[in-house]
Amino acid sequence: MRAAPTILHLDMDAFFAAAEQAAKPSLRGKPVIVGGLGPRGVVSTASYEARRFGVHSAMPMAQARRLCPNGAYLVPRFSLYRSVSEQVMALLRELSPLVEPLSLDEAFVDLEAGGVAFDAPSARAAGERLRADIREVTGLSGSVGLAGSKMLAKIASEQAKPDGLVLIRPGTERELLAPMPVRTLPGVGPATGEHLRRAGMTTVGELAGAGEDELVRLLGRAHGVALYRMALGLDDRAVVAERDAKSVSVEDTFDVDLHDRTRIRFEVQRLADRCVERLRGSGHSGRTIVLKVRRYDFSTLTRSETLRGPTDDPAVVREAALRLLDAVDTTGGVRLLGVGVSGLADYTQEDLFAQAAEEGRDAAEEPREGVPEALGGAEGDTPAHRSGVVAERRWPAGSDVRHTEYGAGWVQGSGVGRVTVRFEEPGSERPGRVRTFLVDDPELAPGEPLPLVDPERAGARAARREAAAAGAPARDGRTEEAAPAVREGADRAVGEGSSAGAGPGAGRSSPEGAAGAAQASSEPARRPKSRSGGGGAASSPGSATSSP
DNA sequence: TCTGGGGTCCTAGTGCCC
DNA sequence: TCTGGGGCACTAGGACCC
Repeated sequence: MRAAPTILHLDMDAFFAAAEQAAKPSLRGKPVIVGGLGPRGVVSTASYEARRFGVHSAMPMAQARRLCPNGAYLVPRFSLYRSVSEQVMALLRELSPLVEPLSLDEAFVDLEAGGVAFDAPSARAAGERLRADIREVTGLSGSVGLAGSKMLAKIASEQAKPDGLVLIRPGTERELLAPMPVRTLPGVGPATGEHLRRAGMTTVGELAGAGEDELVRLLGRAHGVALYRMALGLDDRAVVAERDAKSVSVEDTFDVDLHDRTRIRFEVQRLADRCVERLRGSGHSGRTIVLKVRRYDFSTLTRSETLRGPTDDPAVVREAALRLLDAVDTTGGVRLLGVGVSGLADYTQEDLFAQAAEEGRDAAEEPREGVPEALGGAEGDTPAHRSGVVAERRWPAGSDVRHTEYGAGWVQGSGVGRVTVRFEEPGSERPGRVRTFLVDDPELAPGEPLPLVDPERAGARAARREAAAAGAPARDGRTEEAAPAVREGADRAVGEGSSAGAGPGAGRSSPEGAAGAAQASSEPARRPKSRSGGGGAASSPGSATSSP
């Protein structure tokens, strides 16, 4: 806990949806929902316009469509989000070397370590400047929380949403936290919240009043102690720039439950291969293989096996995963399968050979079991990402395309052999024109995401920075335009806002991390993405629609 | 047409070794 | 020789986060 509010938490506002709105002028001001579009998809991020209809993250997509039938429904485009995220993280690193990314859209920054803030006014100035820079470079808005600890900075940024800045002055935290619901504290989810409610505790103040012993009795040692400290506003966790991954995993939910054992075995092997691909991409090998099975009734079980040494051999992981599967009863059907590797070690060739020899097999060359007939056939339960099974080209809603005559655009919807494209770019002044093509139109090809902001603008900013660094205006937030939505007198006002966060979208606070978070952390950005079989890009059945 | 995907951390039970 | 306890590794599941 610091004497000055020099820990900053940045949370981009409705990140995925906002990026889509920036990229697609026709969607600005309209409800946009990003997530899985299959029958079992859920919402990753909803724009603030969509939240007014009650749509929020983690909601089943079918429910979202009922609540907001006229929204634009798009699949996530992680390559775009990653590139915007890199721009934002670069701005954060201009403030301090101590930047701790939590996901694509969220990070902590230690302003003191960067020498840009030492008290409340300088921290506020840095936060305001950051928000202005983010808007200039990416065209998007982010909310900033400033406090003397990570926990409080995060709570502050939550209060600041959307598009604001809140600073919590050290010394006021207990009073501030007391009236807040227990769910405000990190680590208190639905289960713990309910547990506490049954024990008569609904506010943070009541937690603090209950005492450490009582919380330990209710929640166990680690959780109880941690929660009690948080209720008092105590949090000594440092901002950590580098974190080692502990596990790598992949999983698939199937559109229709799988029953055929041969098919299930095939999918497990496929997942094992994908997992190893990710594992190698991160430069690791691992010792414990984990199989995850979610059954037809949503019950989930995991089985794991620890090898004698770490491996990144796909054949070894496949074999282990299949052994684990042998011990699982799948009668009744399986809706999800997953394969993971934990107990990670830095990759070494020796590990690979040692393990392969141990298993006494011709490791990597061993072929997988044959593709069952059911694949793409009778059961029709193709996971969203699979490609190559169906010959027809797929055009996921929201994806970028390029037409030889009309230029860049994005897929508005597709079905019955046709794809509808809106031709517009991030800089377009008005919504672009819509045209429909046959799905196999040779003039239409997948495109790359375009920058949300004219690169020249970002370049101009860099030049200004350099000029400033050369001696001109000092790093003083007041020299730059203050962000319009900065909460006036927020230092004081936060405590009054015990009901803050309520509103049409009151759901999970920062929904937009979703799959992207993990994807980014386990897949190095610099690694070439190309891989045979085209199994990488997320896509969804072409039946997806959007109606901006 | 209810409930994704990729993670982390914690707890509890069990078996083994000393 | 038997027993108990501590420490550790492993396994499985749950809660939580983004």
